[in-house]
Amino acid sequence: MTPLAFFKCLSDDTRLKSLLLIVAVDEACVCDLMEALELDQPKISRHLAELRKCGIVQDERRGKWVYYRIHPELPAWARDVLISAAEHNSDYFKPALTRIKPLLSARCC
Amino acid sequence: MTPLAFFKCLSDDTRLKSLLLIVAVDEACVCDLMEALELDQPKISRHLAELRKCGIVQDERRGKWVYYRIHPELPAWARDVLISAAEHNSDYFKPALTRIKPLLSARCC
DNA sequence: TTCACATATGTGAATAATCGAATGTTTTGG
DNA sequence: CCAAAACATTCGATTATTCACATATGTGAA
Repeated sequence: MTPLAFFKCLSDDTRLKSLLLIVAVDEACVCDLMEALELDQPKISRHLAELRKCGIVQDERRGKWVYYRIHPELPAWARDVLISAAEHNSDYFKPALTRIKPLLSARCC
Repeated sequence: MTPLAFFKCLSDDTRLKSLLLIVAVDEACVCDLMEALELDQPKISRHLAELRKCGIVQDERRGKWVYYRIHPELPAWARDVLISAAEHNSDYFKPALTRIKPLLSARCC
């Protein structure tokens, strides 16, 4: 993965917020992200597909749901960028994080 | 500076390579980058202007030349992203780095 | 002041990224 | 098997970025 391809993936609001949320909560399914970001399903899905194709996230189907997490083989420097961005920009995705947390506790979509 | 704006600046080949070069050599003028990246002057200049407007680089005119460096007030997390990206992706901008180094030793444009 | 050099910017055309709406796929439950 | 839920993908239209070319600005030397 070139650094250019990596940063291009981070240069869209939906993708960046999705990634920071996933970093913050470890894993999330499409419906979690839909509610957190208040966006429709195809939009979330399309952007996650891009992140998947780039190798930034990994998907795992469990029943009807597909869970996304940071790809375990993502280069360490890139993973660190995501973690650091999440740590130092909580304002940017705090509202979304607030909306996603109750969903994870209840673990129902 | 929002993380989105920051990453958008890194999502173009010319801007990203310019930044990584500047990180590697501390400061560079437009003509250094022109030769290193083998691009025409307006293209370099325009992308540097964008980086300047975002607060990622600082410009300093010295005589006829304008030198660019990483902005001293760039948030630490963002600076670290640049440094880390440069450290772990030398292949990406090595050819450009090879071309820029002799220019800096001779310090003539 | 005039010229040459270094850099910056304005403008419309070309290119790329994103979107909305519709449709396709996979899985579970009945 | 059928229907519904969750997710993925296709496609044309819109919007955002980038480009090439021309021109403008700033500087030092003559």
